[in-house]
Amino acid sequence: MPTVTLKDVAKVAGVSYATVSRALSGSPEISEETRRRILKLCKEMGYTPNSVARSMVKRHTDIMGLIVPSLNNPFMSELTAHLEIYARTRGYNLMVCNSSYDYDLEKEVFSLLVGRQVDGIIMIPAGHESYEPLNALTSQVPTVFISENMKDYPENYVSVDNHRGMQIATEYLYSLGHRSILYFGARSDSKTHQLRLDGYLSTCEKLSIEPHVLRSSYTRSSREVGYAMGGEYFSRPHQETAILCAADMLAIGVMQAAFEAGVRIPKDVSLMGFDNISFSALPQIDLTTVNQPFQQMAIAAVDMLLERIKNPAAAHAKLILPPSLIERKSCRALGK
Amino acid sequence: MPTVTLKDVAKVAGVSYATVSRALSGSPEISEETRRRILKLCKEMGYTPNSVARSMVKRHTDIMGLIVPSLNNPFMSELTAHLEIYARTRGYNLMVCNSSYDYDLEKEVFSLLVGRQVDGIIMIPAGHESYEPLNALTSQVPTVFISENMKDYPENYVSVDNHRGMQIATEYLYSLGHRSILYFGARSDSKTHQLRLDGYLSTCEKLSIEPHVLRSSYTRSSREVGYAMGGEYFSRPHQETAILCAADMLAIGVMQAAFEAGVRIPKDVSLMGFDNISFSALPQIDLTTVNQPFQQMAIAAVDMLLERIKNPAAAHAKLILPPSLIERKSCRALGK
DNA sequence: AGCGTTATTGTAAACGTTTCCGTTATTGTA
DNA sequence: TACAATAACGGAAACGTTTACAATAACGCT
Repeated sequence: MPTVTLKDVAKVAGVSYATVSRALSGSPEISEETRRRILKLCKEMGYTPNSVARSMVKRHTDIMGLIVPSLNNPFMSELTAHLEIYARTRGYNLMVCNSSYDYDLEKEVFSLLVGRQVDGIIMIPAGHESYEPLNALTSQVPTVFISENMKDYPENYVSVDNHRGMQIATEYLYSLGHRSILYFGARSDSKTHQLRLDGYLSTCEKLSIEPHVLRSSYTRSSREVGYAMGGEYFSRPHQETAILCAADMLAIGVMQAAFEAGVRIPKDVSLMGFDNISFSALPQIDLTTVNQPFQQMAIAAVDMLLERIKNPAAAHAKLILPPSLIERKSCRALGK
Repeated sequence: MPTVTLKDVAKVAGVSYATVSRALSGSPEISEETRRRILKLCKEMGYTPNSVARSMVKRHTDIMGLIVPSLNNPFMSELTAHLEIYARTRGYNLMVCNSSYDYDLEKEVFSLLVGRQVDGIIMIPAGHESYEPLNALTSQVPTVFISENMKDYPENYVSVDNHRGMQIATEYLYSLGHRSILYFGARSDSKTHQLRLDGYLSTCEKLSIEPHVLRSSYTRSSREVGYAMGGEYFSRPHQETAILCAADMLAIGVMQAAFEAGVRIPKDVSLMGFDNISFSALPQIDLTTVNQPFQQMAIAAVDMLLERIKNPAAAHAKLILPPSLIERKSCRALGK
């Protein structure tokens, strides 16, 4: 309760508090003897340096803000876990804010974080119409996005190659003999989902197959949305042989709907996801999908942010990581 | 970049900075006219209050620390999501730290957080042998645990009634006709798991059935651990008709092992979990389990912490929430 | 007219550090 | 022996707020 300050230990040590500060900070301009004496005294008195006072004068907090649309989605929480762990090894703590897929909330917590003087912000955008208003915000503090470039302005970001990922997925399905592939996606004004859709569309064209697209009116790729979309789809006549989902969670929801509708996967229809969340590896799910290198993305994002903090004037950076196919049991080759 | 401070706006407004501060804080001792004028000026100049400077003088940060063993476990991440969202409505931000189930790391990040001057800490303990060393720590800052009481000392906590939960589970299995029930648990020096095990054990005694317990050497209740335990169990002769797991993630791992070993659930063996994470509701998993009221626990924890922050001297509080049975398809009634 | 209130504003200290600069004592060098 | 250089430390300002206190002005009252 009665917190002991640097002043307190200076007083009992009989030195100025500049000296104590020097002892703690490992400054060379202090004798080894007094340093040892003071350090010992600090332990004894239970002194803990006050980071906020230090931040005040050093003009940085060693805190990164993280804005994430949801933590219930394993894609987000796995990413968050890696982000936090790696950031801490670099001496930073994470202040985590949930935007709940709400655009206004995204802006609100962004401002809140800059008020808190975070040194930088990592943002996983929920994916809304336009991000110009954020523009004014991102000029206030180094920011890196985990997501591909928003349409409105340049920025720092790291992402998988979403376009390429969906190309891989579509080609894989094609190679299995599928010619009628349904694409299930979230609302496309999210850049990420725009690119995924585009990857599908352009590959369809290249392969000369007709694209079929079903888009949710929601921007979130949750199990619930997939379940609802799947339920509706299966309840009506349909003849696609494969469903390609924009996210694993969507696919898992579809799988659930398929199960309830009595359609068997992959016997009646093949199913693919995108993300490769850990649950997709469960034998009961066993979802063929496209892998996002979570840890690599997390490390790259904080490294990139660190770089921007050091040098805010530098040019915008981007890093696009390669996706890879994870072949499991939710797709089957079409017999001839 | 060149951040505008309160002093700056005071200068252009031609008033003292005390006046600006009063305008911002909604103090009554200022004229409506100057307040409006100053507020407008703040917008124009893009002034953002510096929370760390404010924290310096007000001697609180409006930040809560959260220490969580893992974010990959949906139990943790769902809880974290609720915690963060609710805390923010109460004006607090969350600084999240992953302890990675490491006892030393738990202590380390705890100290780190008090150095950061968080107003309080919410901790989900990983569950280790003894928590006396933490005792010295928790005296430094209001702390509430999400978990039942550690063995060593009094504290604030909120939890489900773990003992009762396992009693419910065991009785349910018994009511289905099971007389040989295997308990799969994590290392029992976690109080939570001790209580769960105890709930099972005491109910067995009450029902006069013989308890069978298999404990992992790991303290974490992950899918991997469940998978390993299950794999080993199924590879050897076994005759229990039901498996009761200390956590859903464990059960899901066991389910995976069962699948690979060719044992069918619930036909060959019934399976129960504990937690009711959202994934357990998937039709492919459909795990009968014991529910923990996540949101209620989260709200209670931050409310309790708020209470302790207001009144640190008050007696320790505890809140034990009732668990409930979630009946799904992973258990079957034994025919006669 | 004089005086006590009240409303509004300014002054300055304080929060706990870091760091620049100055001071003293000690050492080395000529 | 004298002087410069260095090592070790103290003093004080600064970071951006809040707030106790003082000051001023305006007003109402007798």
